[in-house]
Amino acid sequence: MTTFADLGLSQKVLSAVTDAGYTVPTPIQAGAIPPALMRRDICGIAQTGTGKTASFVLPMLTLLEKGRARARMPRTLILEPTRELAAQVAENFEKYGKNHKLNIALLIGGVSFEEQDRKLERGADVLICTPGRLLDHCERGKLLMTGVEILVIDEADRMLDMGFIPDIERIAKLIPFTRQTLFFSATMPPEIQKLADRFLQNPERIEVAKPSSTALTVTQRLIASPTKDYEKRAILREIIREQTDLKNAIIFCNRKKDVADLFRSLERHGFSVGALHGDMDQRSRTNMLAGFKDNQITLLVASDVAARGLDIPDVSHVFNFDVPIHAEDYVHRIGRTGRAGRSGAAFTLVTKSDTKYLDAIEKMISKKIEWHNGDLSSLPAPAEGEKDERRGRGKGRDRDRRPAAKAAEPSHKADTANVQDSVESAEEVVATKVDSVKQERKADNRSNQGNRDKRHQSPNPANDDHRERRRNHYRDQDDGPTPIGFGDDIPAFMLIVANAKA
DNA sequence: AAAAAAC
Repeated sequence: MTTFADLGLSQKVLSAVTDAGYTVPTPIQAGAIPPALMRRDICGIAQTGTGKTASFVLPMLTLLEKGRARARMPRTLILEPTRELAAQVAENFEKYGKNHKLNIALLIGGVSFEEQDRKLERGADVLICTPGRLLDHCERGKLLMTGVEILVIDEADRMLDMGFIPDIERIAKLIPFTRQTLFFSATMPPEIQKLADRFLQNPERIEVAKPSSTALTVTQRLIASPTKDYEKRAILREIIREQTDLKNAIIFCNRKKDVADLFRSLERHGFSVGALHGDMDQRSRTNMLAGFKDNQITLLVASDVAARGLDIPDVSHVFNFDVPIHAEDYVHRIGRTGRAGRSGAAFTLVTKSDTKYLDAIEKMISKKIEWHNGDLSSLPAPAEGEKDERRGRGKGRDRDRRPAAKAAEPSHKADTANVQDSVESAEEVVATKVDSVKQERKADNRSNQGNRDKRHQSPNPANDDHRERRRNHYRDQDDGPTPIGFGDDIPAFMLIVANAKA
């Protein structure tokens, strides 16, 4: 059997790997490390969770032992699609490079230039970057790329999705032709292959079997849900409370606004919860992720920024508050649980308008996902004046169903469940009242002292960026009329006005 | 119907 000791890595690297508790390399590591050490180009087709990161970090550390960095002339460069992934790769360098004295610089947006500049000035052995910030540094003349020996392009297919390829091309043009290039992608459609052909010279191609598209250790269930957000939130809370073995969970929403709304709602209901999406200031993003990783936060509400690549071991549950629009995102999302052979559970809220996307998902994973508590036909029919009425005109089907479902409603969950329901709503009223006091205080604090740090720590997605805040402000006001109450989301300002009047 | 990434 191949061990790390057989791959040609240096002693320093080997001892760090041993200290981290690893002896046997994963297939991508066994395949990529030897040719990488021989300065070959690599075309690695591997998904996250296959040990891909170490497959370039370890040989790079070994190769970097010869030579020294000069000011403003980095020796190696790694490109990542998101800030969190970049930070994660940096952590890997710290971990496996603990016996080295290398300068690692993390160049990502959303944080100040100062420290990054200092590190560049000192001479960086490894630059780990998101494309925008790297180009920014280049344009400011802080960076000479002529000394780069190794270029890593990670998550190439995702870079393509995100429209980063022109940036990548610009960056690659700045780096000498003689460089070594390590190229990784989860998939290799023709478009990515063409890209690889442009960037690579006679590459060693390593393809590892993609982990069976959805791990067998993940129990997947669908939850039939009404379409309104507050109804979905109520159902989600129910499902969360139902779980007896929930250690921690990521809750995915399709939109950033919904991440923010759901986060506030869960917080109000007393859950230990954090939020993560791309419009939050970087400090909150970092804090949230760290808090979740070391179990200070149980639930993390997130956009698809967290769907791929993030290494959070041991997530017990994934909840999809929304059915993802692209089927492959479903696979990535639920791949956050059931890792390393552990068991996991994935619940997806499905509304009537999601069936199209659900079909696509089931087709992609080539199996039907079981319903947890009855499928969509078990939902109570929408109340009078709902949009379905308009659509159902002339068909007669809706008209037939509504009275029946209505008649059934009082007896629906006639026994204990009914009692629980009223307890639940009473709880909510109390929670909302208590919260209104808290909200008021918070609002007071804010207007009185405008405490900057507080805002930073606030998980509220509002940014440092004033324009962004203003946009959010108007966006919130544009939400449209909500004729019958606010559900469980009474805006703080309403409560303040109400109290002032009283 | 989205999200991500520079200021």
